Amino acid sequence: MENSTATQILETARHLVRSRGYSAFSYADIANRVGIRKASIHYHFPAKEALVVMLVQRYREDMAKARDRIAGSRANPDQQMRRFAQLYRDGLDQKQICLCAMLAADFAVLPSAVQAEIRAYFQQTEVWLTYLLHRGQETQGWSRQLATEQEAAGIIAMLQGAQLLARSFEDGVAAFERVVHPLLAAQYRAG
Amino acid sequence: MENSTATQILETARHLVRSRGYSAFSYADIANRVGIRKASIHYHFPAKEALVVMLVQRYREDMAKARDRIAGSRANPDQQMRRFAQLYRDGLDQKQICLCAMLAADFAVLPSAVQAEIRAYFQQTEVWLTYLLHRGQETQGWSRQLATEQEAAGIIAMLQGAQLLARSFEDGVAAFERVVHPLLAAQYRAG
DNA sequence: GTCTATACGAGGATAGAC
DNA sequence: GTCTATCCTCGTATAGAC
Repeated sequence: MENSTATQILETARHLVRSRGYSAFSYADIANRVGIRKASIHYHFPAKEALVVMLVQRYREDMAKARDRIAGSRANPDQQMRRFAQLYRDGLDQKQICLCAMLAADFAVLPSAVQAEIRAYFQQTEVWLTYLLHRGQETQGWSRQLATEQEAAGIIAMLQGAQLLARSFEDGVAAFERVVHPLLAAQYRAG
Repeated sequence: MENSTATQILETARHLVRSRGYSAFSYADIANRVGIRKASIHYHFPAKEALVVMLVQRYREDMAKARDRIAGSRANPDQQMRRFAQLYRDGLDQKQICLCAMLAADFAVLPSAVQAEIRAYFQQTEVWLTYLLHRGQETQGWSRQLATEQEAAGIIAMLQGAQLLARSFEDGVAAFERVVHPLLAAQYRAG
C-alpha cells in the first residue's frame, strides 16, 4: 500500500465524505487529520472537485475488486450474496455509509464530473449483481418471477436504504443486519 | 392553508433540504426565494437548528396524516400498499427525496434535537407499515415467513434506497418505479 | 415584521518563500 | 512538497433603525 501524502489525503477524505457528505467536509478537516496545512492539499488536488472525482474513481475500483474477489472465489451463489451484502455493512460501525449512497444524497450540489461517477458506480454494481442472480437461478434454484436486472436493482436499493436507516440508530450494524438478514436466508431466494 | 411568512419559509426550506441536504442550504437561499432578507428569517426562527427541528416536526405530521388517510380509506391492503409507496415517489420529479432520508445521510452533522426527530419518523413509519402488513396477512393472504416488523423495515429501506438511486438517473420517477413496482404486484406479496 | 449594517468565523483557493 | 500569508466569498447570527 502506498503511504504517500496524496494517498493519506484520499483515505481521510473518503472517511469524511462517507460520514458527513460532500458539503460538510472541508480542506481544514483533512489537513488537521493528516497533519499538514490546508494549502498543501491544493498541491496534490487543485480543487475540491478534482479530489472528489478521484475519490469516487478509487472507490469504484476498490469495490469492483472486492466484488471480483467474491465472484472468483469457490463460494456458491448463496454465500456470494451474503458476502456482497457485507460490503455494505463495512464502515457502519463507524457510522460511515457507502460513498456513492452519500453522494447520491448530495447529487444536486455535485459537479457533473462527480455525478457521472456516481451513475457509473450504480450501473456497474447492478450488472455484477445481475450475473450473480443468474448463477443462483441456474445452480441454486433461486426464483425468477421478475426481470433479473429489476431484482438486482431492488436488492441494491434495499442495501443502500438499510444503511441509511441504520445510522440513525444506536447500534447501526444490528439495525442493518435486522433488515438485510432475510434477504440472505437461502429459503427466501428459493423459488 | 396558512400563508404567513413563517409558513413560506418552512415550505421553501423543506424543498431546499429535500434537494440539497442540511449543510448545503442557507438562509440566503430561503431569503431569495421568499423575497425577504436573511435577517428577517431570524425573527421567525432564531437559529438554523430551530428551523430544521420545526421542519421535521411538520414533515412527520404531514406524513402521518397522509398515512392515516390511506389507512382510513376503503381501499384494500394491496391498494394501500401501493398508495404508501407513492408517498415516496412524490417530489422525485423535482429531484427531491424524503426529508428524513436526506437528513439520515446528514445525520453525523445534525444537532441532536434533529437526530431525535429523524429516529422518531422512521419508528412511526415502521409501526404503521407493520399494521398494514398484518391486515394484508389477514385479509389478502400475504405471506408471513418473516417477523412482520422486520419485513416492514425492509420495505421502508427499499423505498428509501430506491429514491436515493433514482435521483442519479435522468428519469428518476421511472427508475424509482422500476425498482418499486415488483413490491406492489399482488402476487409478489401472496404467500 | 422587515430592513440595513455589521460582526465573525469558515470555506476554497492562490502567491511566493523555503 | 510544505509552509505562511493572504484574498474573497459565503455562512450564521446580532443590533438597532424604521
